[in-house]
Amino acid sequence: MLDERKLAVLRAVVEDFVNTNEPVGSKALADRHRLGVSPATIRNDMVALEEDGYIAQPHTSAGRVPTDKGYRLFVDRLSSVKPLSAAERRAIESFLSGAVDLDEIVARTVRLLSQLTRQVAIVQYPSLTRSSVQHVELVPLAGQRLMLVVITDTGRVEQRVIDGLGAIDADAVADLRAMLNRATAGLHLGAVPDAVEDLPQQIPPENRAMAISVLSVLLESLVERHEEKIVLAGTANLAAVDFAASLRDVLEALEENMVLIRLLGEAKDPSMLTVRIGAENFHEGLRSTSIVSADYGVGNQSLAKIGVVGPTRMDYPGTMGAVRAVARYVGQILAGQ
Amino acid sequence: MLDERKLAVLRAVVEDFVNTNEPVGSKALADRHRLGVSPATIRNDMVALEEDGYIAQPHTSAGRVPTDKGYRLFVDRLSSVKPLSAAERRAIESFLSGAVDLDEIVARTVRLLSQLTRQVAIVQYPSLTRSSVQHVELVPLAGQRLMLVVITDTGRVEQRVIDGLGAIDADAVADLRAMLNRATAGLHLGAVPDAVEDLPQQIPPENRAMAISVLSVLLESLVERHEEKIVLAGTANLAAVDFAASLRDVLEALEENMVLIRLLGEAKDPSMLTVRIGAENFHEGLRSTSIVSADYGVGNQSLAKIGVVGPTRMDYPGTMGAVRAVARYVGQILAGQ
DNA sequence: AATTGGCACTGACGACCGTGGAGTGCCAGG
DNA sequence: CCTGGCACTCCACGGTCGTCAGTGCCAATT
Repeated sequence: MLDERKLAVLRAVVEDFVNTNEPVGSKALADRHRLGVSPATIRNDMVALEEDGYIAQPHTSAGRVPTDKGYRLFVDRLSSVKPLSAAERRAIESFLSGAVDLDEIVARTVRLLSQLTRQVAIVQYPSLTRSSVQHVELVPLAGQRLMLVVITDTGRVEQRVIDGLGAIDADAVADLRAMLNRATAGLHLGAVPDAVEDLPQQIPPENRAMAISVLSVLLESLVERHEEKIVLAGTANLAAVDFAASLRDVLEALEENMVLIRLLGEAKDPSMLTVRIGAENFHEGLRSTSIVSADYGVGNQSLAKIGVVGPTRMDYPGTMGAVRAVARYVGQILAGQ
Repeated sequence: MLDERKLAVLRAVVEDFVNTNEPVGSKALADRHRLGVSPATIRNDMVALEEDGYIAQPHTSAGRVPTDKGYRLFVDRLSSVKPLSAAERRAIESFLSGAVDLDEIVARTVRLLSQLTRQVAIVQYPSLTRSSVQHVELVPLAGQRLMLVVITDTGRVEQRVIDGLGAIDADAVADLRAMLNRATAGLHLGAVPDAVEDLPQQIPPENRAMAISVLSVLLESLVERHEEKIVLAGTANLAAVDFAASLRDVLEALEENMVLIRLLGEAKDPSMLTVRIGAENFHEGLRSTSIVSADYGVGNQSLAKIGVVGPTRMDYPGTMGAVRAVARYVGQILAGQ
């Protein structure tokens, strides 16, 4: 059905359309690519490709444009991830090194990725659930309140203010702090609920209420918002693109963190590059965008995802190369941190 | 020069243009506003207003459009801040209450403000310099590293990892922690450098190097990045507007946090609403936008700024009302927190 | 002196062509 | 199965034209 040459034609169509943003015709293809056949032959192939739904004509007597299905085939079989140039690799290293804390690593990463790809970059904060407790801190605040701070080994800090505890006894707080650290230090966050389950029994009754409050806030802070945090950059790059859906819809979708988290999360093959093209995205506003995402982490443990959002008409090999490279470098930085 | 009626005409021009986004002519003005004079008279007034630079014609035989100078006069003398409706006030309260930590307060505030104004909202994190130290924590990490955490009374947490210390003695760390808290607890951050200046002398020589490293990181974390953190929302609202400058330029400007900080920071009259119109903004990309900003804080101490960015053609009274109201509510929430 | 109605003028905008060209589908010959 | 030729289609582009909102100016009115 799809012989070698038809695939070559499809590849050429995708590449030319990505470059020029104009429907590409048989003659232009014959000129710009060494396909070794005449325009008429290419036309016949294009008819076949169109019948199979890989390309389409905006209108009769215009050139062809790849469909989502066409891009899909291109990504799966016709292209290979383009490695970065040496200059780009150096840029990544110099850009990411010298970040002082997790916030800054994430901020620099997202900027870097958007500049490399000239598209919108997304970086998700390292997931809490995969990391483990480094230290738990309880700080008495003014007005009978406590601040709970959880520090993880990925450098992330979760903080909560706990209110309505009544009078606070400094010794009881110190005891509780010591007990919490003894029980949880080094544990994966997922193991924390089990580990603290029967702590209240070990606490003198007069302080038990406080302990229970603190524990419930602790568990909540670990579970509830564990993957919510996401950072964007490069939205200005969208202005240059003309979307089928309105730009407004795209921007709105990008502001909905939950949408982005779901999009990144639905990568089918962990620790690999994932590409979702056009209508493969469940979200209305993103019907005319594609998303390239990857996991990053330390070792072979995935902590979170990064990704790039751009028009379906994007340079897939280049974008995939950039995403993969940045994901690896961030993993290294986090490991060294 | 500018009698009462000419001012009324200018006000009418601004209001109509904001509503319709089309140059407004003398006849339309006579119809829609009860100015009590004929179109011909209005025309004469408009000639005068144009000579003085308050309005302009896009081209001959088109209606008039306000200039930056016209908007300025409108804001300064012809309009009053529009108080929010009861429903809007309720919306603010229900939206802001129930935030569990500073991050969430800020996140909710910025969303709220963008929804109220249907424009881009900016919220700056409470400044560190105006708050005071609640607690300093030092946590030994794996690999001869220390994590420094500073908690302020505005609920903000600054964290840094300190490296290259050599072997770490837990007792020495505990001593240093206690010493730091004794020296700085309750102090305004600005007073911290003086307060810790001669701490090293009180430390046994074998630990002095560590102490000096920690202190330098502490000072750096307080001084360097103290007002860098900014959050945006509502950029999708820009898509509906057509700017003189390209949308891309505006989005780029908005991604430069330093630009935004300068813009917010240049409010001339602290604790009041500030409006900067069009070319009054020093930044190229923001030449066709206006910025309405205000301080927020607890009591009469200003902690940081919030603001709204929109086209110069914006509803100034409504936007100013929303910014002022949100600033007040955030202050209250922070005070209660 | 200020206001008003009348009037001619201007320039943007949309509708309506006509044309050129890129691209197609199809067919007959290699 | 490939290729050159050919007729056809449709869009993009540019020019013309009428319409219309709005103006500036002037003479008449209050």
